[in-house]
Amino acid sequence: MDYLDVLNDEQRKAVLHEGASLLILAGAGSGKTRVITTKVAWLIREKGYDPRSILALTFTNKAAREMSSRAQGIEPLAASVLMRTFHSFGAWFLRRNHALAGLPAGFVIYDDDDSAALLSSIMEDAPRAEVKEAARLIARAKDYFLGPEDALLAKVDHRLNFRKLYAAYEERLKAIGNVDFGDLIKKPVELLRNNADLKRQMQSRFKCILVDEYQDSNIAQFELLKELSGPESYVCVVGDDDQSIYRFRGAEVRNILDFPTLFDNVDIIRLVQNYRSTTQILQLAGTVVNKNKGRLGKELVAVRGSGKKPVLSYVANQQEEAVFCATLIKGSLAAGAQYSDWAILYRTNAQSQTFQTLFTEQQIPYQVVGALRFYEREEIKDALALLSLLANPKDEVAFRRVANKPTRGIGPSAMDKILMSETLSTDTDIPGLSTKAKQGLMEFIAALDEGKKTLNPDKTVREVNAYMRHEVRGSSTVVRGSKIKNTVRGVEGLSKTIAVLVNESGIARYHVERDEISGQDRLENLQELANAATPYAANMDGLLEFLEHLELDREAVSEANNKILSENEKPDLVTLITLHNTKGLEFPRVIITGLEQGIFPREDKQGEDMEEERRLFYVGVTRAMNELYLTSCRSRFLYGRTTIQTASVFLKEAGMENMQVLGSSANNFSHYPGREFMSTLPGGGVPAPKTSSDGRWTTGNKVYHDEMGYGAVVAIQEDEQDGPLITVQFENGRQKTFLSLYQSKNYDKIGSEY
DNA sequence: GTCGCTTCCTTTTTT
DNA sequence: AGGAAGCGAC
Repeated sequence: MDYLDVLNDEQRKAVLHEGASLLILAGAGSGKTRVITTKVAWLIREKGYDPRSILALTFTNKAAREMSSRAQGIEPLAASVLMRTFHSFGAWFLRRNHALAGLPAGFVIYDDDDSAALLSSIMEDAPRAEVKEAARLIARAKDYFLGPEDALLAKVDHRLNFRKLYAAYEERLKAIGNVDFGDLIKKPVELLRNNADLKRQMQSRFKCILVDEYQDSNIAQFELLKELSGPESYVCVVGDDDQSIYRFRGAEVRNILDFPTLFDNVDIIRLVQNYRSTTQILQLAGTVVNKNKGRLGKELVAVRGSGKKPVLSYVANQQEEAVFCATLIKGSLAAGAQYSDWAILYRTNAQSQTFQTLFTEQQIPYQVVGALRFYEREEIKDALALLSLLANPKDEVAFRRVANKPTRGIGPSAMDKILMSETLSTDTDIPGLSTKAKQGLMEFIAALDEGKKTLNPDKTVREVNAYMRHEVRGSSTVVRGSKIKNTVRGVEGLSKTIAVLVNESGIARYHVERDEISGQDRLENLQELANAATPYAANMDGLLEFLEHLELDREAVSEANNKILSENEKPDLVTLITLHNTKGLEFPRVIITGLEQGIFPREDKQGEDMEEERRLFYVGVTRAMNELYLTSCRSRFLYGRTTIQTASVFLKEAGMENMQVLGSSANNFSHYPGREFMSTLPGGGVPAPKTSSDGRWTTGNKVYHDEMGYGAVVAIQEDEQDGPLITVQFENGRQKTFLSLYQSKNYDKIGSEY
């Protein structure tokens, strides 16, 4: 029983809890994963649960893998526990019950881009922004478990048109026979509701259901949990309302707040002892999140010592910000720290660029988590579209994408005509199709057929795929890049299929020829994709498994290849990561960058959204074990121009007493009413007033603008061509830069926008 | 139907 | 700054 000895009282209580339902409110760093994994082990070992009767749901693949490996570390039998993300579970479920769900066996999962592509073919010539917005709303509707007919759909969008559009989209998707992300949750719920047998079968299989990060579940996921759990089930959810950061994609905090009333006989256990961070870091985190109104309210108890005071550094711009980070990191090495002790956190992926450039220059090894847009690259999506067409020939999104690439005379009108006809086949006579288009279509179908020939028609079971994956990964059979630089090579398994498809269809050649330099890169990417497919069986099951894996776990490709490169040794790397992606992680030393209004928090955030932004800051801060640094830029190069930045409101909220300040802020704080507050700023206060070269403006001047209302001059820059540029902070929170020329004498008006 | 030039528009965060 | 869509020319 020694594995239970490492737990504190609360944790042990949670592990040993029995009954109907358990809600574990687990603060940051309170050993939540340890509790779940230990509980899984305990259920198997002490309570005699069949591992296959336990289902553990998470929100990220990383979390699922981590959970699985840690549980297996305690109890090897935990390998048979189904530990998956909600979406991956949904895919698993639909794959096994596709017939009941009215889906073809080879259904493919559409990502947001594919959904938008389908939608745009419905919305004819609507601007892309409109299409994307509509796609977003449909996804949101599915998050809330709302169909086109639902009365409550107005909650998502009240326009009558939206209902029609949503219905049309659903119809098309059904005709194609594919599903989107939202369907992976929504369809299983519908299936379970309409099929008592299936429901009974599922409820008797899963005797115990555990959900991690429950605060980020949406309504549809809640419904799924409800359907899966029967009167005999044991349901245990773990979460922290302070770490709810996915409202924007439909997460519903009420799920966790109301859990006790939504499930029967709920016991609540709180884990508040924080083992991760030093007291000073926790204090800063707590000070900020305390400003939120909509929270259960809990105080973390620090177990560790006081530690080092968090440091706030004002820097000139993002270059200096990167230099500051590099200097910190390099300096720490002498003191015995490693690169991997460090994580650099930012609000948006785009911010990682500056760090990457500088770190490469200074030879600081790093890894970028999450932003690897490998999967979103044009050539990769092209190759996957070809594969998708083998799995589901009716996939019109895929067809539109690649049928005329390279051009073979199938233009938009020909494309429509072809898609009007039922199946994708040469012997179908398509009315009104030009000879050229017909010829092109035959070529395209011939290429697909070549790909199909590489697939073994035998139905090989999944175990064989798993076996192959195990065998091949890390072996030397992987091709690194072909010598003849215009084709992709495939060695074994599914890699052959990809090689044949991209070569025969001309996609490989198309990309190579289109651009001499980037063409080679693209070819290498295609090669990498083929390499990643090597472990998968060359049959329909292997193909579906591969597509599903990529669709649901976007980092899969690069990870598979990284594993081969690095073998057993863990590389010593600095981590560059978005704040959202850090959930569940911890690092000895953390730098949260870009603490500026408009960046973090984003300018348009208010009310509930602002509270979420605050929670995101809380999540970031509580990742740090020993040292925490915050950086804020005075100016930033954004949207192709330099913008004067205002320090983040979070810096003020965190409390000056909770941090040590380096450098000084020349910034105004938009959320303060006047200049007087500037002297209260951390770091020293009012910069010396500056006057423009034409003598017309001095920082601090009050101004009035017809549209923007009242404001104050917060910065003056001199431009070689345009003369003085006056940056004004308005009371409405916006900031604008103007030319000096048009002001009137009494400073009541300012002129044309710069 | 295809190619190339111009304009305008963009940036959250993720399964 | 950089990419995508739109427009006009072959």
